[in-house]
Amino acid sequence: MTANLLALKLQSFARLSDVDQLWLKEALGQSRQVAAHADLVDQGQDPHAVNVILDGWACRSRLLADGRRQIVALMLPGDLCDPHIFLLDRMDHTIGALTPLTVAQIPGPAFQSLVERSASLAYAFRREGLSAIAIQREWTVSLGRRSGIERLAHLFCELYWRLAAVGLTDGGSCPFPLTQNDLADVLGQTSVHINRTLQELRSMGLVALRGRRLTIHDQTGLAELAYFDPVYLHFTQKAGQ
Amino acid sequence: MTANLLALKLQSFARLSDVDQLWLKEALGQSRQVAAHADLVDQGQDPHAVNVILDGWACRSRLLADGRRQIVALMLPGDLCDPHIFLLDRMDHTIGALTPLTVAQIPGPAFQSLVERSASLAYAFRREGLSAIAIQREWTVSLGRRSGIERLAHLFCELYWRLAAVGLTDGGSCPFPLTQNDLADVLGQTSVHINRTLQELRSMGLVALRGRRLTIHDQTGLAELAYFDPVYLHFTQKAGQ
DNA sequence: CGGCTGGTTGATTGGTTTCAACAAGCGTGG
DNA sequence: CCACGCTTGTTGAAACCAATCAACCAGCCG
Repeated sequence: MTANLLALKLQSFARLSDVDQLWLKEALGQSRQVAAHADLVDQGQDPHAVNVILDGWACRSRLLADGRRQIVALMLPGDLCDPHIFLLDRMDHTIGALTPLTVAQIPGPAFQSLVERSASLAYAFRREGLSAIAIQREWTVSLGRRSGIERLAHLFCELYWRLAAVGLTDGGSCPFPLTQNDLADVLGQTSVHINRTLQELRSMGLVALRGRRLTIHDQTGLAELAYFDPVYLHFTQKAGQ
Repeated sequence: MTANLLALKLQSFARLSDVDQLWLKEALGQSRQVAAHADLVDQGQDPHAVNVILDGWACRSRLLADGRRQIVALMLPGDLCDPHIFLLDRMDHTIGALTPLTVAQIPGPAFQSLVERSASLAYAFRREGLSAIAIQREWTVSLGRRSGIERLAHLFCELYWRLAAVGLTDGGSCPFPLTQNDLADVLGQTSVHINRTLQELRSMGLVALRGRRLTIHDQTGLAELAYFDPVYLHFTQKAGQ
């Protein structure tokens, strides 16, 4: 089951045949465990391998010289930790585990033959990349033009949709392992202020966040508050049930 | 000369042979003019063509329902308006001309044969894309964690470096056609505040900005203030003078 | 039990927005 | 040619959102 998360995710972008899914499964190598707060990028790794998160949450983050930290991307189960990054001579940011992680790899050659054999897989992978970039753009919009409460609401919407695409939501609620400190580093604020904003969202009856689980009580209300329009995620296909 | 801007830019990413440069020049089709403030994306266009800016500045921007605007990317002479975007079913943002523009196109098939014939061109194009993404990440960092004056200083540094890569700087100064309103939409602030921040940078003796031209008086001072580290641009090759 | 991490609260400070007005530059039409 | 309108830049005062500093509490684990 867990190995199919990637197929599930890619099906948001293109219809995959049974053969596609079989090939995908075969291409996935051994999975490994990464401890929370550990760095995901060990130098010794195959630079052409594609890393896939099977379980847990990771992030891409940048640290300024004086200690300020900004998380620039969140990687959820089913997400790819784009490998192209390794092509760059020097890494300009860190990929770290926010929770304990299960990560699988598709070796470089296996990935190559995958996109050569299947046009729909190639298409899906490309679209996945475009979606990731679009998410990055939308974060820029949030940080630049959305108020504190709108940002938080928007992030909740986005993460809920992304988790829904891989079947990890359950009747309006989803796992949410981020601490308020993590949220602060995602949204460019302090954890103190995240705390107060969160309370406001709660008191408005829009969400609940307890025990590492997020529950959205009023989807449309939250989306309206956040100016959330899921178009940018470019999930065109319905995820298989 | 103008047609070589793209070659110049790509040489920041990979060494290009004379043949590469010749092929590149041949691949470039007719250039067209776009008026300032016009939309760059006309529906009737070849969705597989690669657009290259030969002259002028353009931007990618998102408009929120209530009128707030955020510029999520700036495209300078020599830059590609990534074509993959057109693969997406619905455009989630606008590409607009900030100044009058000269744009050339590489038709889809020509681009395809280009990257097939030359490994260095393929490499350069891929690196260019990675650089664009890294810039997007750095903007996220700026908006999230840099103060107003740091943001402005950082943007100045980035644009100066990017213009230098295509030979458009001249002894510490470069063209700078953005209005304070544009700057506000880039940096997520109001033009009023941009104005005051700008005055502070001026009074610190770091920059001058007059007549659509930016002059940086103290490069290292500006970079230190901004926590600017050009690594993220990934210009590994020196641009051929 | 103590120490740690993560969450909560209050008071104060400060960076930015907002609103409003005005000056300077520029193109256009009367 | 000047007047007019429009865009761009500039300034001031007030209001506001979010950061800062500083406690303190709850839960968890060794």
